[in-house]
Amino acid sequence: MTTINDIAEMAKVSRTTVSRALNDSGYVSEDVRKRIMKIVEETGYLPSQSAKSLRTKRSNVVGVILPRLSTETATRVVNGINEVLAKQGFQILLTDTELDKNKEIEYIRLLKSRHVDGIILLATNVNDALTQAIQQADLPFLSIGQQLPGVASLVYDDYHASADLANMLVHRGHKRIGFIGVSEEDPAVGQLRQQAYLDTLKQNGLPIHKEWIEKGDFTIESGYEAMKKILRNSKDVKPSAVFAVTDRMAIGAMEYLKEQGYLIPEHMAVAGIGASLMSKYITPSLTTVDYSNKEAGRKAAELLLAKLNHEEIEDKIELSYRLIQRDSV
Amino acid sequence: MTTINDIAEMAKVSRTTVSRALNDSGYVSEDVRKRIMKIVEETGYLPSQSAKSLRTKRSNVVGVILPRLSTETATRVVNGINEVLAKQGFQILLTDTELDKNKEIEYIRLLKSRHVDGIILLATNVNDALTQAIQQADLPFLSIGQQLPGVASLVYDDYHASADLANMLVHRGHKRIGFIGVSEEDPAVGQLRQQAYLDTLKQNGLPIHKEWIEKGDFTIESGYEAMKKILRNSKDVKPSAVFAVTDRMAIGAMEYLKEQGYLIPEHMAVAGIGASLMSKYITPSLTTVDYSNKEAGRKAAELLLAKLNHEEIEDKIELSYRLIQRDSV
DNA sequence: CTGAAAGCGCTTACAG
DNA sequence: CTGAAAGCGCTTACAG
Repeated sequence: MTTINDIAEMAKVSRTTVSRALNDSGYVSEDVRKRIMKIVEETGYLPSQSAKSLRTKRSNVVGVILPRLSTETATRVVNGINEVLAKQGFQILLTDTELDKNKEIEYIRLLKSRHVDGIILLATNVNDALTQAIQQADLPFLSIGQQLPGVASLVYDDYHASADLANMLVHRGHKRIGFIGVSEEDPAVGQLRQQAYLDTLKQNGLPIHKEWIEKGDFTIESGYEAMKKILRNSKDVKPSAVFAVTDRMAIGAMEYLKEQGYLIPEHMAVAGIGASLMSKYITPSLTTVDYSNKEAGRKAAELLLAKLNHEEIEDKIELSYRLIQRDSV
Repeated sequence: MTTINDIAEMAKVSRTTVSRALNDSGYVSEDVRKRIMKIVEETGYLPSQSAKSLRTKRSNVVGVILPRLSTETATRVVNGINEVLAKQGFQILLTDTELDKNKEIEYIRLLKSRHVDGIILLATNVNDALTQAIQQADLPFLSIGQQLPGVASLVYDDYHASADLANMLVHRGHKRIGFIGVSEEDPAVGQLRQQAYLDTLKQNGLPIHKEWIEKGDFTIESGYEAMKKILRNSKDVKPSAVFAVTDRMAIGAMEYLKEQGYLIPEHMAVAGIGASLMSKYITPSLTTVDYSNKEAGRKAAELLLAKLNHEEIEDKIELSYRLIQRDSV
């Protein structure tokens, strides 16, 4: 490996000067600069980032903590993050918690030891151990998807998105609306979206039947099972519409309904949230909510960059959403 | 930040000893070890990876270069890579070329300057500049999906997978088989899969019509357009089956066929490659080939780790595949 | 405009 | 079993 010393020797200057030329810091005469740059070019010299990082305490690397790499949502967000960051010369150090809360905390520490300049966390839960770990890390930090106390958070408007969806079903004349949610450990998806559903039904004077409410775990299969349970448990009065808090679960529900010979939306309307690629191509196409995840990723990266530049940013930034009406309702 | 010196001071030993205790290298008396570990625990000390990396020339980071972050294939592969690497204490530094060949090379250099221990590239093309850049980097390197000359490559069996698919269509009685491919700049997807299609038709004495062959760019939309062209250009004798080299393009083709009132598979059979999630849930479900991308990612990580341990590995490792017959044929 | 020197936080021969 | 010293490749006051 060629080092800055090699370059200095070849250019017959001190390494101080080479460093200045390379970083455009301080004065370097035009002559010398050209001489240095030529040699850099020829040798293909690349400064050691470890040495730089050790010295400057900056790495131009941002840590990203994901709950799962294999979901469309996560991929889109990372895509947006990367788009903005790469342009600024930052790279992403990627970690995947596989939905393990301990790993969330472990990775925060690990990323810190790797001298990342900041961390973006796609959060799925909120707990004290987590917020504490974030405080301790004492690093520019951004949470996406969950509002973490005392942490800059970029959140989706889960409550209103869900309420809009429920209201839309009501306006379409549905009076019996089922619900497929997820664990309330997830404040955004599990609590807010469910609360909005309950509130909307209440506000419209519609009945809330426990038998019409089931929980899944984000997977297609769990949506399938939830739908099965709802149909089984609600013998006489079945819902005429069911609303799942994620597209995947909605698609699972549709699968079961199709198997049972239900026509969608005639016998049962179905809606989801997430605007997955699949939602568009499945038959019938799925009514859903677009959260613009990629844009969220971009925004997150921009906010983090702002923080790195010591700009003040708000603690809670809310994103907008868009209802997509299709054939499943 | 606490450093190794702080720990040494607190434990009243030299930093040499702390280092030994931390890395289990050399002798440290049980007493001293415990004393050190206790302090490490209490302070939450984490060694600086930059300093370590500068000193040891190892970073425990592996660079991954992707053509696109937002495809299922890439995501699955990264998932598999991460699964294996994370267990060994490695992190992934992620880069996305956005299908730009120059970036491929740029990122190889960049990753090297960041002292990654090795690089895994999901290649989409093969050219001299690329293989040269890899040689110059002089780093443990692994290519997935394309065979790069002189570079350890983990490849899918594109030829036989494609031939099997074509043969299957022939056995089902199809005599007029159309094809939606991609640019031949991509040796694996663009050349091998097409060659297998052509060879299979020839071997079975079936006609090859130029009008039945179109190219897309991996997107659903391009599959849609390709199907449209095939139908337009082949006025009298239309194919009875069409085979796309990716699921996305197959799904695009199905979209167009459905719009035009074609029944699938009665009027036109459709097949793809990739075993995307969507292929299972679209109507009719899509016949496709499963390349086990996640397993490929795992395997790639294992091979790279082997290389890092100076084990010899073969230059070309071929993966197997599995035909999934469903309702679209 | 340029350079000598110190130091970032580690590890590793070497000596004892 | 333990420590002093050198050095990894940079940047940055400081001095000139």
